[in-house]
Amino acid sequence: MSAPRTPTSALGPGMAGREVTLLGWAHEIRDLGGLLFLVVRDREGTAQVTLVKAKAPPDLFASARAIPRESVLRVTGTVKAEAKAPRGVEVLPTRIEVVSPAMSPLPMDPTEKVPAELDTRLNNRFMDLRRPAAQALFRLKSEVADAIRSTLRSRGFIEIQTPKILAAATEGGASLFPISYFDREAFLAQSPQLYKQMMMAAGLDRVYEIGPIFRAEEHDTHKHLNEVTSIDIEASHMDHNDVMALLEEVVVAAYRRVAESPLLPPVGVQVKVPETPFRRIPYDEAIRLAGDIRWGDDLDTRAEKAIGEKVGHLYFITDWPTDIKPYYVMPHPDNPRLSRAFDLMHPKMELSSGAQRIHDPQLLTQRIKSKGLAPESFEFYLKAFRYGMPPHAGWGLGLERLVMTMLGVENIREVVLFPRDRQRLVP
RNA sequence: GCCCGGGUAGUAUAGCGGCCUAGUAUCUUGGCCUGUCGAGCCAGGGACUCGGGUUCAAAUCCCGACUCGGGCGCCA
Repeated sequence: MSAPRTPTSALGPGMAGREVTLLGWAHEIRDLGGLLFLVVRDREGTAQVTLVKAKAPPDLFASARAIPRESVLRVTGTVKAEAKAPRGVEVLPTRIEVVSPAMSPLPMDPTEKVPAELDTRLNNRFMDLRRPAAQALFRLKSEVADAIRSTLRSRGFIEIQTPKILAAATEGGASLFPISYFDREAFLAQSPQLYKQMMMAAGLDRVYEIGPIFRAEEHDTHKHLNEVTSIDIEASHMDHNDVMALLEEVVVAAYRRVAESPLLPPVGVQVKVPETPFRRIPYDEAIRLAGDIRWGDDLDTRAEKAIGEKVGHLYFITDWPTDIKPYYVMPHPDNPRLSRAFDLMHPKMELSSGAQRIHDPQLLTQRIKSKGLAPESFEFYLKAFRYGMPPHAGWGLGLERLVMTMLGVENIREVVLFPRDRQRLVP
């Protein structure tokens, strides 16, 4: 393990004469009889290892011929500048060690000569991710998360971790997964909502969390999963407009990072950084654009698509009817039927929703009751509002939806390593 | 959960009552081949999701189960 290692990306004609050690997989073996090409693949790319029968040691040539595809190899050899080789270099090996052989047949073909279906790929995810195009999605997802973290930290946000095991529902709405918690029943968190709000009472002022959320809905679509990653923020002394501006900043930072990334070419898409400010469309106008939505109803898939086609880029829907949003959203003081809640929409789907929150405990209790929920079960939460709760606002942004829409990926499963849906629990 | 359409070698597909001893590509095994980069050529290997039914005859038609995909619902 201590031997110096040369990533394939480091090879170039300028390295001619140097001895290198490549660690990677046997991507392809092309045997031309008197000449054999072994393509070694690592995370950064591929390199050609060339054996000439007349010149190489006979046992080395024979053993190279027999290497099963996708075996892990350690290849030591000399770099040679060669115009006929890919990227102008090849490695003439002195030693080829099969560190870990691959069985045959392979469950799928990482070289994509015969592309596998998504289902097959997910069943063999470890091998699917050997494909540069698949791996790039996750490396870009990492870039997106990092860009968002950097932006939030630069704005004074503190990263927190809230519990994922809860005693009861936090929001109502989406259904929860019950779990066994010693001798009691508990639930997996559908959102960090209540806890991030409590951190406003705690004086952390600005917090964010990037973590899993669990929804027990029996949905079965290209944009829903039962476990996804939520980017949640909450900020004291901000209103809905402040956090919408922050959301724009965060989303643009993510787009910019991806658009400039060298990891983008393997995905094969163009990414255009959206212009700010995003269009604000009040709910009343949105339902007119959608055509057939009654006032007070949520937007269905058809409505989202219809509006998305007309707008064509990222946009906000603002001023939602208070009754179709969660109990914690702040009603407009002058017109309480409408709220300071907003959704961030991509033309293809919703990405984020947020709001200024209610910080008055009386009003909050009343709203909980009017949703048919019992304030007693929210006592731990309401208590935080009675001893000095700053006004605050926040949002939750779906990481996978942001990444999939940005990269033009049609199925959310593509951007989750091991997706959890109605059917899939393994691997 | 509802509607529609599928399940054929490891992978991806053709065939849609008898011409199927199930075709093709890739893969794999063996052979030939000194510049491949989707290497090429020759020979071999490997499959009809499961359970019922219809029929002289089922990969093919019908029913059910499981499962995949598309649309919708629920939801973020």
